[in-house]
Amino acid sequence: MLELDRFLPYRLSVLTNTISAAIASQYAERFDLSVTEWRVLAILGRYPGISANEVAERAAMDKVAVSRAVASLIKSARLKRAIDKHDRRRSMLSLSVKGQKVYDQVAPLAKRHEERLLSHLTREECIWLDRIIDKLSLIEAQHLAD
Amino acid sequence: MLELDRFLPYRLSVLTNTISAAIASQYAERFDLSVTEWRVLAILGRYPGISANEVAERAAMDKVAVSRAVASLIKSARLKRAIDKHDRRRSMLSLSVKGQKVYDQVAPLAKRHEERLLSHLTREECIWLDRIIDKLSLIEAQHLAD
DNA sequence: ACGTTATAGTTTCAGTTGAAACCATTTGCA
DNA sequence: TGCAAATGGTTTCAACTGAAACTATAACGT
Repeated sequence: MLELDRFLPYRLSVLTNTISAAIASQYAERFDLSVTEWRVLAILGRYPGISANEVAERAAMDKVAVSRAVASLIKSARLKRAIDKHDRRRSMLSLSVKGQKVYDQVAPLAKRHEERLLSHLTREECIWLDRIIDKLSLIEAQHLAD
Repeated sequence: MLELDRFLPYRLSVLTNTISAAIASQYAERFDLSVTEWRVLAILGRYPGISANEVAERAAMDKVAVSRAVASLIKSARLKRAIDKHDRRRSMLSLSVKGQKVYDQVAPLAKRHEERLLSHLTREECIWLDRIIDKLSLIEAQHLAD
């Protein structure tokens, strides 16, 4: 008998979706930004000048999703694209001034949400959580590799 | 500056998606079962006779998704629908013999995956994880309420 | 130099999804 | 009783998604 309410993958899934939805609701309509777009923006805020492929790797997103998010962000002038001189297939992406402004507003929102969540945990719980997520991520990555 | 790699909601999201995908890959084509369908099946394996709405509540899914999963499961004869005598809008759902057989095969697969994950954690880590997930879920649920 | 293979990124196509509108039935209440 | 509001569930429509095919460029081996 499988007790779904106590089934770890299921509980994680519900929790994660709730958290993501809560954060997304704070920026989605306000900044006309989808979750995918926000992730691309966040990655490029941190690592300006990387290619679409590198964004996909860093964000654990597939390259089609990145391609579309990038297209949309360029269309709305929140991203700039430069062509790599040495490899003309490759584009070098970075935030425009407008994109930077959006990033500067959304990042604190996201951070505040995280802080709110963590503020309800004890110092000890935070440390364990951090460690356990890393451990599980590693396990899954290894499992995936074979 | 938002460090996405250390951002809790993001790490949770990546981890959860990896785990879900790994489990789903074990039953998806083999049993021709989507994640949504499997969830409905699992809920009804545990709570036979409940309505579509109750399934949606228990599984934290939206009612459209449940409606479609139920329709598909009935079409493939893995679910039975009976009309409630006292409220003819309401249907009482339960697994057919065929559905029960699928459940009996998939549930152990899912369990084994969970065990495999947990087997890499220490006893102490398991206990903390369990407690922290419950705590965070509660916090989000309360946050959602206002 | 030339053809084959690999890589960056985009487009197409065929589902999948969720919000809103909808239908049928029941409940609440004047 | 009868009518408005609520509820269980389905359908519609428009947006989103991923896999596979495609374009353009670069790298590799001969």
